Amino acid sequence: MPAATDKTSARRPKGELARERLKAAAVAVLERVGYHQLRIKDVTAEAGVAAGLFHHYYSDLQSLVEEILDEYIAEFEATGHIERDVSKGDWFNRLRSHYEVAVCKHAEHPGIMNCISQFCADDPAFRARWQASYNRRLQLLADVFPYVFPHSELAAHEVRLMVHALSGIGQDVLRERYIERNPDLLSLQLSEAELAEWLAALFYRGLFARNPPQGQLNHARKILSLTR
Amino acid sequence: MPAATDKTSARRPKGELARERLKAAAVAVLERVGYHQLRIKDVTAEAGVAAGLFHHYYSDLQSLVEEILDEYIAEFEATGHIERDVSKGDWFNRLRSHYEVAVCKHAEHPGIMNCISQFCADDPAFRARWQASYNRRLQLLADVFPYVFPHSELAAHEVRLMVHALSGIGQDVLRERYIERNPDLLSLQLSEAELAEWLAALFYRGLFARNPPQGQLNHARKILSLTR
DNA sequence: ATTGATCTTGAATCCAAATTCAATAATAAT
DNA sequence: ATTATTATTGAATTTGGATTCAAGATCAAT
Repeated sequence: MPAATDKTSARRPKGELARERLKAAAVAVLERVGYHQLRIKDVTAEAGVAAGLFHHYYSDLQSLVEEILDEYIAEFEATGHIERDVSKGDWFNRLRSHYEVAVCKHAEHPGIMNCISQFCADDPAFRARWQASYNRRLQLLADVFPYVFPHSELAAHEVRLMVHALSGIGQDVLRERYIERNPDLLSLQLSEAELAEWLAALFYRGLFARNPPQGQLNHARKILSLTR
Repeated sequence: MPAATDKTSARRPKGELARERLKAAAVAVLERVGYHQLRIKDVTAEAGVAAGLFHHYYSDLQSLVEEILDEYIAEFEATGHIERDVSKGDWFNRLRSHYEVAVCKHAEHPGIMNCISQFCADDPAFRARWQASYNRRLQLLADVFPYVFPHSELAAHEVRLMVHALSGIGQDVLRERYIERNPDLLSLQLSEAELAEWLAALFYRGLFARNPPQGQLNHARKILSLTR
């Protein structure tokens, strides 16, 4: 009897393969029709197997999607360590590298990024994990706050509010551009690096109340003209 | 024969009343269990009527929810004209008043604000309307950009990108605090006015690359200590 | 080459929820 | 008071899809 959620439900190479094919098929269908339209029979059809096989490997759609998203998040976190390239006090490039990851993820897998937020709404446990992952990244910035602003009068939770609020910069833009494909945002033909730089520059201004160092701007130099 | 989507399906005061009661019931259930868990029988039960009556007034749940959200958005837009209180060049208070509306809406009706974003995912036509409403508000700021920054070198679509990106400030915070009730953000006991001021101050910094005028800060004065 | 396990199929079944509808009650019009 | 219209009920039906399962195919082991 198959305890379908259990990974060991595939006990042979062939089984493992089928499992993977189901997963890949689900990703494909996900990108095509979105999470809310995802149906088991679509996944099995895409994978070229009988409908019944699904339940041999997964108990339900949720557990399959959960597995997909968890793997994606893990990959996301690994990429997150691009920060290591950045020299210690170089805040602008640190922000930029974070945004580069975010932009790339949206560009590569808009369907999955969208799925993450939709799945969060249905599965509190997953939501907690995703949020924890997000918080870990925010905390990287919150932790160094005292060094960045020696004269800061903010309490720890005020720092978190601030970082959290600023982190919203660009979230909606990324969703609109890559997920919803809003023509308004597609019209300006920015490369991913350019977009990341714009967003990093805005974050920098919000964080430091000044412009980023001119020398580090490659694409968004125009933003320096916004002062009075 | 009832063309149920048609508003005239209620042809007597009593009918109109029942319609309204269904709508109110749906809002209540929505706030309680969320859009994805919303069921017709829950709505009718909440309204204290038979299940079948639902289809006398609405063709399906979507059209009921759509009606609720459209009305809410209309109300939202009306409130948006708080701007009129603000004197011409007073950018900080203009931002603040926008944030006050946003914060209040989230505080009053977290379930509906959440529903809006979920409904957008399922109904492209509604999504277009919501986005148009959102864009109208963004455009208020984009339109005055040339006056705010006479030396701006940005093209119109770059201005829109910038305004759009900055408008993300706080969106996630509002969702986390009022919709998800994230303890991390509930722990700091900010009033709605205080939160709005913090967010406005951050937006102001991103927009102008400087701090808001000290005299206009009532609650978030600490933010001035963040400079180097 | 026989055995027992795993893999695969697809039709049959189940299920939750939407939807219909015939019957009854309330209301307005004359 | 009669009639026509609208409002309301709730049991019966339909729907869309998940889930089960008996039966056959494949495979590894001995």
